[in-house]
Amino acid sequence: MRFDNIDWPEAIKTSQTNWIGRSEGAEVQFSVISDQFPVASDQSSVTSDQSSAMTDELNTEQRTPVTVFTTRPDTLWGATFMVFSPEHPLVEKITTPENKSAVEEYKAQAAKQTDIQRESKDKEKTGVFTGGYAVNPVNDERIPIWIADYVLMSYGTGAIMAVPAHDERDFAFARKFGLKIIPVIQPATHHLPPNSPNLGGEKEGGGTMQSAYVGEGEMIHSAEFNGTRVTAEKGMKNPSIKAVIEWIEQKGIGKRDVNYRYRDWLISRQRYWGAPIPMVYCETHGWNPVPENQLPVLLPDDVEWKPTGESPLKLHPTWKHTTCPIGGEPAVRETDTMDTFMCSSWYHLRYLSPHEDSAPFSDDEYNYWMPVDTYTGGSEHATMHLLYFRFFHKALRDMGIVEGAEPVLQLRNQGMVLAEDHSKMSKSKGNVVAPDVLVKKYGADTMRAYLMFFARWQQGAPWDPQGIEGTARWIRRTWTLFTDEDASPRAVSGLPYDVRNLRRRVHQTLKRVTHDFENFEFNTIISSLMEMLNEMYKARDGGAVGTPAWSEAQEIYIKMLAPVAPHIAEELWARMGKPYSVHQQTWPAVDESATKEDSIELPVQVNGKVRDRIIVAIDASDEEVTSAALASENVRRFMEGKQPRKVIVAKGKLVSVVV
RNA sequence: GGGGCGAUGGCGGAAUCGGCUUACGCGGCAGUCUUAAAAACUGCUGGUCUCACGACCAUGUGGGUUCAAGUCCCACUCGCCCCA
Repeated sequence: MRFDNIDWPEAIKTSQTNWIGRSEGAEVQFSVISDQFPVASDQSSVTSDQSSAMTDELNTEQRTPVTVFTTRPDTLWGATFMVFSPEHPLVEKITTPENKSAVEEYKAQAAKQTDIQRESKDKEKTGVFTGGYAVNPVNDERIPIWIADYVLMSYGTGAIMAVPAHDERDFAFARKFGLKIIPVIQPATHHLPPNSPNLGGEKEGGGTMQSAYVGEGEMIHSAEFNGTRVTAEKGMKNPSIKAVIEWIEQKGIGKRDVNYRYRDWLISRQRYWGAPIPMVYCETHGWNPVPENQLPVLLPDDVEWKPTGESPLKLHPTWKHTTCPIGGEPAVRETDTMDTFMCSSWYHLRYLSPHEDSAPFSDDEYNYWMPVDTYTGGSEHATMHLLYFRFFHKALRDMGIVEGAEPVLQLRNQGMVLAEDHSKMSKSKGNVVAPDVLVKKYGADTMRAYLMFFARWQQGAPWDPQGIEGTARWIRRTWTLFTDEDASPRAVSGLPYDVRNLRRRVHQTLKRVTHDFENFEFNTIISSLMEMLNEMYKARDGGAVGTPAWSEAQEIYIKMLAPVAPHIAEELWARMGKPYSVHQQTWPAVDESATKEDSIELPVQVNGKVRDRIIVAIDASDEEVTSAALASENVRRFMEGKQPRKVIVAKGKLVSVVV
């Protein structure tokens, strides 16, 4: 899983990476001792391509090879038993007569559970001994073979070597059934934290362990590898793993391997909604694709939904009946349809040119639009849709149909608006808030603005039906200011209003709003606009109407409002006598010099507590700030006559006096 | 089971680089206007103690680093979402 040059949330990258489940390690050939049961021919072998290492000349026992995948070949000397999945084909062969009934019973029980239940960490470990033994290829030790449901046929080879000293699950299993534990990795230092296992003892030191040791250290009890450094890294980057893999490859008992967690994607569905699968079946010629000139196969639009459990397509009286494309005999169509993920994997391409009927999309449109700049959606699509979507793109690229490594450059996930009781809105629960009712009462602009304002977009929140009043009030106040300005300028209070304050606020707001749009922080955009509107009211009452700064403020405000409340922004824009449309204007530029403050209020701390605030010029030197701080009466009071040991001036932030 | 997100006033949230906790809004309280109400407008609104000035305490819990922690580190608790 690579995410080069794309800006996607870390959470999605992690999900996809884990979903693929790439693990680096080795395949190692163990052998099952088969002198106690009649050796069948090579059908009993899970792997058929390794026979070289299987014949031990010093031993006349019959041996059957069995391959295991391990991410920790460096712990091979600590493998004290093997565990097979209950479904493993060799289980029947190795089970001794006296263990037969227990094994059969266990297999039946395991079959009733799902893989998820079986892998659960919290679950009590279960398993039974088969009576059979295997040989560990690195030291020729005979080790017992158990079956347990925590080993799945669908992962790796369905058989594992168990290293109880260094794997939590194997440890729990060994403790429960009294199996041998041999530590083969020891922490490099003997300064062990109080609760860590004691690995310093002799060969049977595992007896004192309280849990598996999965940390760094050095190899022990591992013949020529003793002393090899074990790091926390995975795969070939770990010196101990690298050394052992090279050795087993040389000895011919295993090889480097990468394992993935495979998951099938069954694309057919027994339902109506989905793209038809264009296949036809006839008695004589079997399954055949619908010829290209008969595509697309269209769904009938007169199906009936009945509670029969059958697909409506299957029940349709005529749709499925057709003729065989090969011989013209009566034939039937496939009545399953495709999973809708099939269509959502490439819909962005079709949307480029929906009327193009000679190709999936037009190259000109592709070159203009693709890749998609920004894609927003819910994080629930992290592993399915968004993986299929990328996979389709890469497959199409390899087929020469599209270009570029990725379909989408930037991905952002929105949160979910929950019901008032914090539960998920659902039609069946009847707790859905219908937007059209609110749109009717407050208007679409207010509704849209409130959705932006009432919660963090990336996070979502429970719906608050009361809060919309505040947004409605703000929209009304905006309307009033822009339409009433000449009618009633308020009395000027005392000092004349300095329009520099207005310009400062305008450009500070613009800077922030620009930043927030780019970062999907919509709630603070509304807050900033509310604050700016309040400043505009103040400026109006102070007599700023008619100045260039006032016109600038109006224009910038409406441009910022346009994406938030598009209808009202357009209307006010038109009333200002500006050319249609506000939505086609360029985004205004920040005047940095206008954003600067002249003076600034700094809190002064004494021993970490704020004791006073001082006002200093924005460009005051540290010395000036320090003397102003120390001159403060409150500050002196809390210094209790002591000399300052240290004065820290965090420029533009605060002053901290330590006594 | 796996993955992720989060916890800040009565509520939603703000705090951009470790620097004034609580911006903005809701709700509440008081007032202006009104016969009255609504709307609009103005002011107040974290907690405890205090007549007051003010002091102390507060960002889920417990530790740590720092002149300074909502923010960084360690260990927990709780809640939610997604996948299976």
